Amino acid sequence: MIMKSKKFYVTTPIYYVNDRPHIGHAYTTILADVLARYHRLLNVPTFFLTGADEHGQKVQQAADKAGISPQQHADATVVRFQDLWKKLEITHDDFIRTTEPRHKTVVQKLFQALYEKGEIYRAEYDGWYCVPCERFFMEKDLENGACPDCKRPVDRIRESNYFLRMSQYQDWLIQYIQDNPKFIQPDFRRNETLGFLRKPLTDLCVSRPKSRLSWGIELPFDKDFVAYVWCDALTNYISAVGYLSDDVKFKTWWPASCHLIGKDILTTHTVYWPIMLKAMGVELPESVFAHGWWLVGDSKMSKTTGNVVDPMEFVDKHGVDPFRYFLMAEMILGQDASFTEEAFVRRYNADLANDLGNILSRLLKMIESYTGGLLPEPGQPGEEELQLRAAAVESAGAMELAITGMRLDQGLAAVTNVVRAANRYLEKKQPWTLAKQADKQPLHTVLYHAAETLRIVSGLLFPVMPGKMTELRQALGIQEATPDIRSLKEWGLLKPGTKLGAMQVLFPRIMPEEKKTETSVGAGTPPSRPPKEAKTEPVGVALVEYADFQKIQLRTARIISAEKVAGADKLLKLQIDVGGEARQLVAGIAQHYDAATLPGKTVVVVANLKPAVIRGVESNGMLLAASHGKELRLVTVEGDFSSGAVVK
RNA sequence: GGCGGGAUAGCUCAGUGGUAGAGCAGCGGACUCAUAAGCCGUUGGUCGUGGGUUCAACUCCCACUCCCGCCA
Repeated sequence: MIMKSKKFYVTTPIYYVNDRPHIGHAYTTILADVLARYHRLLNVPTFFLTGADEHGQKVQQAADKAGISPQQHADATVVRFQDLWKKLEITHDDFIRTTEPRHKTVVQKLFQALYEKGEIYRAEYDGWYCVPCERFFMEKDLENGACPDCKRPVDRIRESNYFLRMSQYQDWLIQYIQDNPKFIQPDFRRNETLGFLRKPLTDLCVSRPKSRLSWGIELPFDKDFVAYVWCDALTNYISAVGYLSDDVKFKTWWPASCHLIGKDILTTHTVYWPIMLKAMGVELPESVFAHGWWLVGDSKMSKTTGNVVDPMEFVDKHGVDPFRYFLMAEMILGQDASFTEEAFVRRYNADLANDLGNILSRLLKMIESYTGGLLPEPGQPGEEELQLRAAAVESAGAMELAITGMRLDQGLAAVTNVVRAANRYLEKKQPWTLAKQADKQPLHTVLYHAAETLRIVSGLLFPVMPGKMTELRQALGIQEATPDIRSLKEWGLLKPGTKLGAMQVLFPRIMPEEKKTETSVGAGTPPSRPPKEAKTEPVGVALVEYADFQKIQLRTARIISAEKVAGADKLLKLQIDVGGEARQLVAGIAQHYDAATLPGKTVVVVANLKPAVIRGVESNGMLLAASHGKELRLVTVEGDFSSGAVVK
């Protein structure tokens, strides 16, 4: 629950500038935007921060590869996020980049202060380092002496680093989390953090030697080191609002009302960050809210399987507002949700086209025909009018509650219910019948009440669909540019006599694919209902569309190692490299290939096949092979060719 | 393996000690202002399995199975 305090300061994580924006980034940012817009609607002073994390090895590497400086690389790629936010109607108040002087200065001051206070100390240690993963491992974490993540060999290295004395704050943090149940949300995430804190904390390594990573913020007290990226990144939440630079601004906004994060970065935000703040003597944020992930269908979204939803593309196809609405209405905050175009179309048609868009069409048409496009007088409300009125006004309260309780899905459902109630009201009153009688007041009363209900609905949905709701409000002749909660809790603000807009289709219904082709084929001929059994079964070998073929992602892969799967005659377990990504797959080729001959071969794999467990061994992908009778040959590419290349 | 959460209509989920609900999807109907929309009606569930407490359990307790999350 977000405190109903005097201000609302909401943050998203700062996104790694090297990443390609996907639906996850879009979701967190839209959620923050919606919360920010609702708080503005509630007249709460609001500050909404997002930004980009621009340091780290991957940026450095990408820049080296392109032959430019890391800063140039960051400058060139950060626009992918900035452009997307523009497209998604994001109204952030600030966009912080960790390479900006205003941020770097604060990180350095902060490190200096912690160092002087003795919170940071230098120590030497050694361990196992996996270069591609950029990670250290303890001896016990290694798998057969190799990196547990990517299975590649690790190097023993010995180096110095700086450490933050975290362990001394462990008991304090546990106590704090228990005393402030709203600090970590949802509840089950709080339990996870408390579970994590049951083990003793080790001190946090807060530096990286420049010999290993130079693209970072230099430590003020030791030029051979840069700040660990998380310490650098987390600090954005305070550096952006004036910590150590603008006391007035800082006092205005800090502590943040809500850090919105994905569930994958819970520990950094609920253990490291609070301890950093405590060590600095800064107040903790009021809440850290970890939301779930968007699954694509049933599976986790991943770059390598290629099932990443590109928000830009989706918005181009279906529009920003419906996209925002779907994300907010479909996900129960905190839980995972499934993203599919089918689900989107279903919800879009049901809620937006059939319910909301359609009622606007029918209302505008009737007002146009029956009252010359002028909003009529409300007259005396009867029983049904009073009920509709109550439902509309109450939904404003329900939405307010949903916002403070982080249950946007419920708030939106409450508003949709009002739209349905308005549809039912029209059916019951039948204004098209009332229009035929001499006394027009009953007709006018119905039209006014329906229109006024839509005014409130349009205001309540405005933060989610600013563009479409502006259109709706203009159609209703509403003057104020942005709605205000007071006007949404009050009935009767539309002025009789106002000229309303012409009939319009706010959310065109999306026809299912089959029907779309039916109608286009039938162009010029009178539309007829397609027969129910229109689908023809394919005969023989079915032809596929190119688009279907494209769904299958074929890539070249290099075989790193191969071994027989115990207890299976035909199976080999292969470790392969697909463009730098290590994968394991199981192939039924043991009777045709000797495991020892395979390493080094470049083969072709189906890269986006759903993972499967074969004989208890996980398999991520499938090898292509030609077979004829008992013969079988692997599909390979000619000559020496890079792995990860697209095959088509 | 430890801790936590879950298992309810085809799908997504709500629910409470007293014999199950919503939305979507499906089916039928009347209507016509409307986006083949909307409205009305309706088909679907022995509420994971087995035991126990109780006058009464989907709801409480125990065991089991499966799923998810965090940790190891």
